[in-house]
Amino acid sequence: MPELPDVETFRRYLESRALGKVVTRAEVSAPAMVRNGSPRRLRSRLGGARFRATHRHGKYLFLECDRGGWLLLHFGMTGYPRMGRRVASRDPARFRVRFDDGTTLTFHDVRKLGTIGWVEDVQSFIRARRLGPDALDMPWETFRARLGRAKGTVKTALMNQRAVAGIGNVYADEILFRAGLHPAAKAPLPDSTWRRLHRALRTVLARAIAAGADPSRVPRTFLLPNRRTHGRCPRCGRPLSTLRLGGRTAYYCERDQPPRRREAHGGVSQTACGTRP
DNA sequence: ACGTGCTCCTGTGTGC
DNA sequence: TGCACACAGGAGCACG
Repeated sequence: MPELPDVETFRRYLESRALGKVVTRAEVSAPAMVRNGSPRRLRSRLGGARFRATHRHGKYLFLECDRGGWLLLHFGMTGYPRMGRRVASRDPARFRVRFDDGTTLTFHDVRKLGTIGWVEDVQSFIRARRLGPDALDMPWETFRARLGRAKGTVKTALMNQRAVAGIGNVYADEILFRAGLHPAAKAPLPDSTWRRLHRALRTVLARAIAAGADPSRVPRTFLLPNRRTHGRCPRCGRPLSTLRLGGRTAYYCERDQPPRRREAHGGVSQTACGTRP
């Protein structure tokens, strides 16, 4: 589920492997995934061009062409890029860029929830989509300005791409876990709590990126590898609880993330931290 | 203006 | 054991 750390990992991967080579051909196998522009436009703009830079904003990845304009990649739920001579993947290719040195950039996405596109200007795209500032290395002042007046649950606020870009379901849970805050906690929150969330956000994103967003490589204190049925809290070892919030499943530890106020949130699952202290 | 729920899509894992 | 179906969830949208 590509969120900011995953997409940043993709960016670094392509930055080191896809720049400077001449594109001989671009092939679109899933035309429905092209949302910005058209397959035809992608082919014509990419043919003969070279990628000269990468950029990421939130969960969006951009590759700049030396003739101007940017290839836009969004990975949805199951998307990922691969560079290689042979296309060795069990997942079907949805989009492919062939280079003059025989290598290929392939966009895999089983569920086709990702998107491919062409943008003339990255900042215009961000403005048009009304995306908030990127969550990575976000200063406290920006964080407070964007979220300080949020309403509703904190988790929803963190996941709102128009407030802060890059956080999805998995890392919202991770941040809340690190901050020791219940996912159904309701804004407004005291500044001290937003501070805690901000620090957690910075630490979580930095460490996830350092681990290449690989669940098997993130710190042991992370919730990420434990978010599954019968998963346990890495801190206290109790079974994790789940909660349905805005159609998404929140994983959390009832002991380490107590609700700060008594609030009427429904549907705490029975897999809850069962054993007592 | 905000929250909720549906839609897209398909493989996996749960539960009867 | 086998099959059906809920679930996974990013984003955009309609609706209340």
